[in-house]
Amino acid sequence: MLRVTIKNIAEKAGVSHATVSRALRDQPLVTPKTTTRIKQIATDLDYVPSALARSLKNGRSKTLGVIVSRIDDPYFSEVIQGIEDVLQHEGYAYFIASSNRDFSREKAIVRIMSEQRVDGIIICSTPVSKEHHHQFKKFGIPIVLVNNQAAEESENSIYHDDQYGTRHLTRHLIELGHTRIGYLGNLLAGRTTEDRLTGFNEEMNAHGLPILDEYIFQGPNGRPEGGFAGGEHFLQLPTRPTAMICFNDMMAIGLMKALAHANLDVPGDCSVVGFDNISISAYSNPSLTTFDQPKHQLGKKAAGMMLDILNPSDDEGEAGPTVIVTRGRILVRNSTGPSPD
Amino acid sequence: MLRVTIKNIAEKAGVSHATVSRALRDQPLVTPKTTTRIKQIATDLDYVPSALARSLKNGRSKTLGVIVSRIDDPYFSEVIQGIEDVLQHEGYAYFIASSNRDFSREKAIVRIMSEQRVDGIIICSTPVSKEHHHQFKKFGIPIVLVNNQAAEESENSIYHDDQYGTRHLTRHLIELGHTRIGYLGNLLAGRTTEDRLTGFNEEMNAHGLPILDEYIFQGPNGRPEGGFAGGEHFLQLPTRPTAMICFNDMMAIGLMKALAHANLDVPGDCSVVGFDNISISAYSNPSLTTFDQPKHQLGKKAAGMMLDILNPSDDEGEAGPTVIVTRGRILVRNSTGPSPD
DNA sequence: TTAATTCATGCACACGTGTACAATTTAAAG
DNA sequence: CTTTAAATTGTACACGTGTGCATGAATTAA
Repeated sequence: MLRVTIKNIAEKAGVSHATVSRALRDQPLVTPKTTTRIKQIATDLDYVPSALARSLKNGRSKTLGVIVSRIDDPYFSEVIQGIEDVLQHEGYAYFIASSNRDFSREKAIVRIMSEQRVDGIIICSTPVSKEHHHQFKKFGIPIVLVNNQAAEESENSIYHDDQYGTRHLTRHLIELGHTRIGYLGNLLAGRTTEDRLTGFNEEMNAHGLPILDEYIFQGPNGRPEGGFAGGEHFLQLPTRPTAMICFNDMMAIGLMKALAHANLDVPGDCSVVGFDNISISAYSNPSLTTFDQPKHQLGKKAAGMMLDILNPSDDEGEAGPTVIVTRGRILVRNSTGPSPD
Repeated sequence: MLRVTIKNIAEKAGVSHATVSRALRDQPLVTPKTTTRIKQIATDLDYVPSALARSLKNGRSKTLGVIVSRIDDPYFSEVIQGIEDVLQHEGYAYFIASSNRDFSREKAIVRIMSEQRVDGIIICSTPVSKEHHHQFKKFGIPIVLVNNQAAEESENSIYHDDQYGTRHLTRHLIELGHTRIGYLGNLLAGRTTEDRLTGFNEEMNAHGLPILDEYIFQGPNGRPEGGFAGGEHFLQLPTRPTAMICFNDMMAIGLMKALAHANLDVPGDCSVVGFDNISISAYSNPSLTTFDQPKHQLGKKAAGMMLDILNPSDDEGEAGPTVIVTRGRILVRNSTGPSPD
């Protein structure tokens, strides 16, 4: 019931607590014989070191903070799973917090994480205000950005090459004979939706295809509802596109729902592509053509980058902020087909 | 850059650090005048208290641990979001960890959380070995179980009445004229799948309907793949059921995929119901009839229960372990229809 | 055998905060 | 103007761990 400390162990072993501390950390200063004896007593007593006390003394908590906009978003949760796979193995614990893009919640998060003295912060695909950003830096807490939406170039970051992604998706549609292609963005996604739109524009231009204003629409959010709303927009157009590129898979699924309501066949009447390749997208009806973003890898690399910052090996000097760019691959499934024209 | 402590503030204010400590905690011992002065200096210096030091002294960390089997499961992430909504408001931080049903990972989680001195643990729908369970109790760390799969009655827990849920779903199908109904369970879900199966059996019995052995099948996991595999089983039967109850929505979506492959119409040829009402289920094609489990509420109540344990109000004495049961409601959508018979 | 040297261990302080108790100041009462 | 009480602040120690320095023991060399 009572918490056992190194003092208790010291008492039982007839040594000072300093010796116990050293023995448990395998310092060569201590005689091997006493080391094993102390360790034996420690396990007998079910000793569990206090990370709190250790952190206080060391100035390092072996603790990270992870900030996302929402936890119940399948995209984030896959990235987080990747982060965890690395951290758990390295003995790091992490706090997670969702901002909901709400300034006051963000404020609470920054406060809590600062108080908990996290060693670093990983910010995932969510905009964090300059003010709060600055606060972390002022405290010397390193930050790693994953797919950050404010193009901070002077930061350690890792992101997916979205532009490359939509270029490939667009090319795929063009090769199927589509010329009237729409882009359904996400109003809340900031830079990400811009990048994806840019890739679309570039590929269209490269093929000399026109881009109509009404074929570019920003849905209200990145969830199925947002996709559904986008679908309603495109359906009311005098001549609707024969193919649509959606900001992400969730929106694509919502959009397909709207098309189904209008008795349109996918891909017969209209092709649809998503983005991200969340796990459900292979099981939608029809299964979704999408761009497979390596979410798990993204999380693993972000965690790895943070650990490198916190525990620099000798050979890597004081390099400037590093930026890693990853690329995924297109997955052609059953939501895309030849243009009906 | 340097960490500012109450000593720094004390120095600048010309008082002792004890006075600062008291002033910042609004203790009436301190003159209001000096209190405001000290607080002013604290904000001027961007003082952020050290939760580490405070926890060490108080023996309470204002920190919880949340254990799930996987983070990237839409069901869990909604529960977690509910937990967070409560904790963030109360100034608690929480560590999250996924066990993947892997004993060694579980071991690492227990170690890390014990070392971090979490005040309590919330275990979400995942079996945790007796051994590790016991270790937490030995350390006096309270546990709250959410939809736990090992029927520990002597625990603080909150769960959804799954039996009630499948009874309603079954009744719905029977009212539509179905008599050959199958149940697709989840091999990994332990008690949960048993409860849901029980509800199914009871309602069938209540209507005098037979339950064939081959109409009960346990899929390999709770994801779409598992549902797909289940679909393949049912499709090979000489006479297949006209309706199927799936362990959860993900499996239902996977199963519908298998039906689509076999050119079967849902709900024309076969009705399908899911369970949980994950957000995507309203947007599947066809939209899924399911049982709406109040996941967000479940998380909020679990967090609330834990906070009550940690900060008991005076009127609630040393009551035994409390168990909360919640019930959801059926959502009839488009994946169910009259029996083709 | 004694002095020099290495090795193992203990002592004391630090990390940042909270609090019982003592000390001091201030206010109230005589 | 004392005396006593109350209000305010300071001192010292505690939480559990880590580490520089000093001390004592053991080993080696002279």
